[in-house]
Amino acid sequence: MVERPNYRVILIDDHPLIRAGVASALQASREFILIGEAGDAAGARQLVSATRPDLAILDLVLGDADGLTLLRELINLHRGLRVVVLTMLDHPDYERRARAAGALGFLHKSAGLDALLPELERVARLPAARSNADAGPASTTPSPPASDPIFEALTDRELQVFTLVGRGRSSAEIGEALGISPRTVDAHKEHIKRRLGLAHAAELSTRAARWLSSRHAPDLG
Amino acid sequence: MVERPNYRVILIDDHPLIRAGVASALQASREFILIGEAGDAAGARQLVSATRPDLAILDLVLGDADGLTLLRELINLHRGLRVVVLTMLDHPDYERRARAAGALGFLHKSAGLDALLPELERVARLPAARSNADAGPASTTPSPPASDPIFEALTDRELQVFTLVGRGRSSAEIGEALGISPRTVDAHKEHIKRRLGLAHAAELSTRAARWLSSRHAPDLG
DNA sequence: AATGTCCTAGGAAAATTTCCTAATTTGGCG
DNA sequence: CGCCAAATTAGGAAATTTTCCTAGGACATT
Repeated sequence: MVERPNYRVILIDDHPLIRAGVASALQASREFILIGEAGDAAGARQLVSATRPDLAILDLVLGDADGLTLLRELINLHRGLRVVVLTMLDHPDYERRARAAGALGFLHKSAGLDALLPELERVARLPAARSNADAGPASTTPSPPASDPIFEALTDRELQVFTLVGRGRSSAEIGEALGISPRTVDAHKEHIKRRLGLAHAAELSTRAARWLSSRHAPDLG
Repeated sequence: MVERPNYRVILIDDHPLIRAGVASALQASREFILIGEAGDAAGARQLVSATRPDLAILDLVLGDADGLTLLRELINLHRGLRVVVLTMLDHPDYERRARAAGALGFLHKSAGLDALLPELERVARLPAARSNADAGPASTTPSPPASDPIFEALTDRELQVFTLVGRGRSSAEIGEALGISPRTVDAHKEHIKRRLGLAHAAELSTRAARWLSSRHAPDLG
């Protein structure tokens, strides 16, 4: 009998029903062991730190936080973690962005259980040629998640723009308010989106709005 | 040993993973038997006609069709069908709409498996005094006052769009998620803006996001 | 001095928004 | 049963925004 590696897998999704579905699929396999689940970003970080799993199945849409940002964070937290992204939305851009952010696998929720195990196997068997380990970032201290990542990530001007975006102002209005060209506001928006790993303007708006209301009600993550 | 009724249950959801999750929960119970699944509106209608089940677990967002309409259809197709609505779009006011459309139970996907069986049991054990045929819903709706002006102001479809906008989805993504043209999504957005008196798209996004987080805040913790 | 980051902003192409119109469908009503 | 109102769908067309690229000047660090 061939000794199988028994990969240790964690599952990050804010929908318990999805988690149950994936769990049932994993139970059918002897190769993968589900060693933990998380339903939000904080839980995911904790889980990764605590268990250092081989594989993570990550829902990009956590509601709680931006999945792409979390993806980068988790890989940063535990080099060697291989992430398979699971998402509701089928847009190719998402796959591209997820891969750019470090995901090695990609699954659509409507793809069903049949696709899950093969994709996990594929990712698990990828050669460990990810030179991330030796190429540099070992020197950079794995940035401990700041109390407010957004606040930390943005420059002063970007934060001003971000705030006004969160209040529903258009670029024209923001430009007028700050005394700069609306095109410059657009440039700031682009930079913010890159820093936060957001896909498009709609995401920026809602992210900014949510961040603002979280300032007023600190209970929200 | 108490003889349990063994309720026959069907499951209507377009996400196989969700179906697997619910199925695994039902298997843990001896009281409910999953006798069929459907992933779209047509399949649901067929399934109800063919099996005449006791209970249906129905995802409100099928993409394929409007869940509330399907809900009414199914009940019309098989009086005696008791529907428990399961939805991704989780805010309590959806419950009122679903109940008005004839649903007897309501579950958020984020609520988890623990809530599923109790809710099914509750609905299954409701007295069969649903004299919808004769007594009608006049008795059931005294007058729950409008707790949310936004909710009251928008139509079912508009509310779906509004919710997805609040989650930062672009028109293209929303169109894909709901199975309609992005241009139709734009049309819905226009209507929403008129109804709510919003100036431009940026305002719509942030308003939707804030509305969502205000709904969300209590149960997020 | 060289380098890097920030703030600024235009050109150009792509995408979205906005405002129209309009075809269906559905529910209610006389 | 026919009619109306509302809802849902979506295309045309023009305006606007977004996105990506490039780039110059300011300022701090090395």
